[in-house]
Order: sequence, then structure tokens, then C-alpha cells
Amino acid sequence: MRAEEMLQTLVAHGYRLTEPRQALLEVIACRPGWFSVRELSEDLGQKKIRVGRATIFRTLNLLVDLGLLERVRGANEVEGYVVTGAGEHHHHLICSRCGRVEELPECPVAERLAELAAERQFQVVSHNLEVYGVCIQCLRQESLEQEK
Amino acid sequence: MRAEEMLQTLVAHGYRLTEPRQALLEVIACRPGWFSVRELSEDLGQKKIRVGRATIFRTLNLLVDLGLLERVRGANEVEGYVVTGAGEHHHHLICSRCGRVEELPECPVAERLAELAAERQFQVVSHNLEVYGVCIQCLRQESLEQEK
DNA sequence: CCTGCTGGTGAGACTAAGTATCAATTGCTA
DNA sequence: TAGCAATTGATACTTAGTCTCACCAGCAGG
Ligand SMILES: [Mn+2]
Ligand SMILES: [Mn+2]
Ligand SMILES: [Zn+2]
Ligand SMILES: [Zn+2]
Repeated sequence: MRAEEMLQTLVAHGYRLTEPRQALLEVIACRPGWFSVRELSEDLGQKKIRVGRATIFRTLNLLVDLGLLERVRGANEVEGYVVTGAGEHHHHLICSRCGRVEELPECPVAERLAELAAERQFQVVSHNLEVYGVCIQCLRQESLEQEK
Repeated sequence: MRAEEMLQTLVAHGYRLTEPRQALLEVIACRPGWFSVRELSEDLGQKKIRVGRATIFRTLNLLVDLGLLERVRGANEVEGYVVTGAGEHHHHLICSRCGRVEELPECPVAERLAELAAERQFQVVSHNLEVYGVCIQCLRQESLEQEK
């Protein structure tokens, strides 16, 4: 999703189009997948953009609330974010090598979980699932390097 | 799992039976389910037991390594721990009301996930799943209160 | 039982995420 | 263009977690 579209969503929800928000969205949109707040800050530093800590977190929370971002724990157990496409319930394949994120077309839990929970009379409200591994691009690159 | 048994495991692995470790295990064993480091510290304060911050984290890490504890994110997005029974791959039903934790008898993801990942040529290495909701005890209590 | 070696401890400094406060600023609207 | 509310950023605070290093205490062997 491009920075432009995210800005439009902000406006559509009555939020102001401020300087820091534009800068942040610009940087976020460049990220190929999962990113931590630290990486975001580094990107900002690189581009010599100054945005206050508080504003970074405020904006991230805002974007999460609007469904433009999702909070996702990376492979390394570090907290981070991911640009989301759909607002609906879904899960991610997260590449531990490059951080790329793929969305699963369906929830692989739902069915079996409902049965298991029912057996134990547990009322499920929500769940989160994150899948870690290696994406096809990284796999290919790896095999190329091994051929050398 | 009782404090006694955990101590035995420590000893069996060549770790010393120190004062702080005993105190910590005592307090951990009392917890009915999920707990945060904060809660643990509060419990210690209550019982007027002094254990250094570093030692708390060291011990928690140790217990995680030995498979006696698991790191689990609570319903409120707060990081925490859970006393585990089995060392094998499994998941939890976490009660958002009381923090109690139930272990699922099987992984509700494995099968369907393997198929979905294969389709996209993503090599799955691991996944984590946590389920939040309301346990049977809390449901009962709730309905009792509503009758009043 | 004593003693030494070594594993373990705790104070304290440090990194980092995230929240709260509040005065100063800026986007927008009329 | 003026004014007001939304937004910002400096700053202080909370909590998780790591690291260092001088000191301490379990425990094995004499
Ligand atoms: Mn997504
Ligand atoms: Mn468990
Ligand atoms: Zn990859
Ligand atoms: Zn409960």
C-alpha cells in the first residue's frame, strides 16, 4: 500500500494531513515487510527527518486503529509492525531472513480450534497466529549461493 | 507443577539450590496461570522477599531454557510467563479474565498450515498461536452474578 | 567440619518500547 | 486571514530486559 493511499484514509477519517504524518507514511511505505520501531527511527535518521518519539508511537497506534498497520511480533521475538492490506482477520508468513511478509488466504486455525475449545467449554474471543520460516525468494538465493 | 519438582529439575541439571531460586519457585508455583514479571515482583514484595531484578530475569530465562516455563503474551498484549507441563510443541487457551491457562491437547494449525504454506512455497520453520477468551470457571461465575 | 573454587547474586547503569503531560505550534475552516 | 482545536515534541516516567563487576555462598573434597 502506498503512502498516498494511507494519507487518503487519514483524511477520510477526519485526521489532519500534517508534516510528521506524511514523513512517517513515506518511510513506512518504503518498507518491504515487517519493521520494528527502531528500524523506522533509523530510516528517519538516514533521511534526516526529525519526528518526536511520541509522535512516532501516536502515529503507529493511529494506523493500527485504522487498520492500515498490524502489530506483529517478528521472528526474533521483537515487537514490530506490518502494512496490512485487508482489515479482516488473517495471518502472516514472516520470513526470518528478509522480513518479507505474506498474507495467508485463509485462517488455518479456525475450524479445528472451534472444536477443541468447545470440548473444553472455553469461549474463544480471539487468537493470534504468526508463522515463521523462509520465503521463496530467500530459498532461491540460498541455493544459488550454494552452487558457487 | 510444584516448586519442589522444579527444584529437582534444577539440581538434576547441575544448578545450585540457592536461596533466591527457591523463593522464586515458591512464588511462581503459587500462580494459577499466566503471570507478568511485574506480578511476580509484587508477589515477592508482598511476602517481603528481596530478589534482585537481574536474578529474577536470569531465573526466568533459566526456567524457560529448562522447559519449565514458557514465554507467552497475555491477553492485554503484555509479555509474561506460564508454567508448562510438557516440553513439546503445544498451544494455550488463555483466560482474559483470570489469567488461567489451559493447554490444548493438539496443535490446531499444523495440518492446514502445511498445505497453505506448500502452495506458496514458503518453508515453515515455526509458528506461535495463542488463543484468548473466557474459561469455564469465569463463565460460570459470570452467569451466577447475573442471576442476582 | 573447614575451606576453596566457582557458580550465583545484586547494585546499578544501560537500551528500548511504550505512555502521560503540557506548553507551543500548525492545519484547516469559516 | 484569524482563530480554534488538533497535533506536536520535549521531557519525565514505567516496565521489560541485558550487562558488568565486585562480592557472596553452595557444595565437593580433604
Ligand atoms: Mn496482514
Ligand atoms: Mn504450556
Ligand atoms: Zn525472505
Ligand atoms: Zn478465567
